[in-house]
Amino acid sequence: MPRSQHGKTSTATRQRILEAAEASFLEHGFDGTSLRMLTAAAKVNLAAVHYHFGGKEELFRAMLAARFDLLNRERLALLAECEKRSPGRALDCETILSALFRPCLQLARQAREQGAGVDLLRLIGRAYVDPSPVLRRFLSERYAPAAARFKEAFARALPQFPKRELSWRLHFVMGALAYTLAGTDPWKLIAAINPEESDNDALLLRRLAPFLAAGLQAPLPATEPEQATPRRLRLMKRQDEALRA
Amino acid sequence: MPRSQHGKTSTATRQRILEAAEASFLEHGFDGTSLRMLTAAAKVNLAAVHYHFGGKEELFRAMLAARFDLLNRERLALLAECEKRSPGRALDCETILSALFRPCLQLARQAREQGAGVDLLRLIGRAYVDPSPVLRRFLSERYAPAAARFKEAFARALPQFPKRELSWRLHFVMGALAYTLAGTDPWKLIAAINPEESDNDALLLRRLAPFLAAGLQAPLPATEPEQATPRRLRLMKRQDEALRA
DNA sequence: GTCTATACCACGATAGAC
DNA sequence: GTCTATCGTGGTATAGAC
Repeated sequence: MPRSQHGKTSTATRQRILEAAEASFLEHGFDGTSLRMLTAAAKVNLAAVHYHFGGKEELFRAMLAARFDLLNRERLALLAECEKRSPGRALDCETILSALFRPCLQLARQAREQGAGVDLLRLIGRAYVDPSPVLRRFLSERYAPAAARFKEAFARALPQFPKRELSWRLHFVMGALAYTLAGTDPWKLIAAINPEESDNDALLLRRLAPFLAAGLQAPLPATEPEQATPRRLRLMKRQDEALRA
Repeated sequence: MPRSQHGKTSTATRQRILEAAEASFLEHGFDGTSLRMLTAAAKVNLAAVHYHFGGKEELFRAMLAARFDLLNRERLALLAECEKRSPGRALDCETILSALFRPCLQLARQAREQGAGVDLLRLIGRAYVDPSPVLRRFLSERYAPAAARFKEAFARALPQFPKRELSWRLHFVMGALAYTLAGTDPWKLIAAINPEESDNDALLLRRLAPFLAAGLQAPLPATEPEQATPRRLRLMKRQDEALRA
């Protein structure tokens, strides 16, 4: 199975395929993308995908790696930079969240200025929410180190929470972020609000950050949920059934 | 295009198709589901799907309607019940959130006790995050009234926020909820935590609710984001570029 | 090494036999 | 109400042109 070593010229085909893959993924997701449409849009032969990448799965992995490798490198660099500026002290949640968000904005703006055909911010969101096991496995495995690094930072910022509680809260954070970035309807709304300005996305993340920071710092529920399981839930169950009547 | 009026017997075929559709949708989503696999699992002929439902899209719409009609009816009933108990006063966020969450738990538990082959909670989550335009349009159109009803309740609970701010926060709430319910990895984790107990899902939503309630009530960012656009963002941009160096 | 043409099997959809 | 045959399109694989 030969791979491109591009002796001296013309990886143009490869590049056009990657760009078409981004555009098609943004609109239709992984399962919804057909290689025939994609290669027609890229004006390359159908088989070129298999020659350059090995197949649909590998194409999408390469496309995502090209964006997310850089994104997560920037995120980690920004986090390290923030930590270096306040040595000894733990960062606060807002700072860590902004290390998570701002590289997204930065790369998206950069891509836009370079005339990229796709909105990188929405692409990131789509990648996080796409249900295809292929992509989910790829992202969670390849970027597990970066995720662990941010988790440690949050653990220092919120030492009062047990690790498991923190895991869940981070999961909620990523969910809100991914869903927000991926949404198609909200971006139409936001465009209506601010049709001229191209920095709507910055406004959106500036709304999301305080929401998530407050959620992260919310006190634990009165009764420790991990302990309260056995009989409180039976009670809730009866309450539910009573409400139905 | 004939439809089943089931003169006297055997809507068993229709029912088996619906059950297989739930199972397959849970595992592979809409685009990832093939009717051939689905009909093989349901032990019915391929063409039976088109006879009983009219096609793949209509099958999935029917499957979702069967679950979500009931779910949203319960949600609205619970919300009305809560409002009746505290007449005049606005509900607090936790109460409204629980009107949103508890019917999910209740129906999922009920389905489990009736021996349903699928975890209804995860099914709900998958439906909320599935990227297929067919399903997204169906859900957003069919359940727009219920969404508006809850939005009104939140608006009364949080009168200090402008309507637009509230729209975004509700979007964040639904994002975190959908992503959490849909996740496959977290459910494996939770099963490891509490392998015997079948009420793990209740624990999860009891963690999510305070997170979201705190986020909903978070104060607005110091500088009004809608006004601060013009030159603050140019500053941010320079900061970003400086950080990259 | 780069790209094309073409054949292969599985997919959703549909018409018509039983 | 159920099934078979068939059509256009999906991803994949490979032989061979340049």
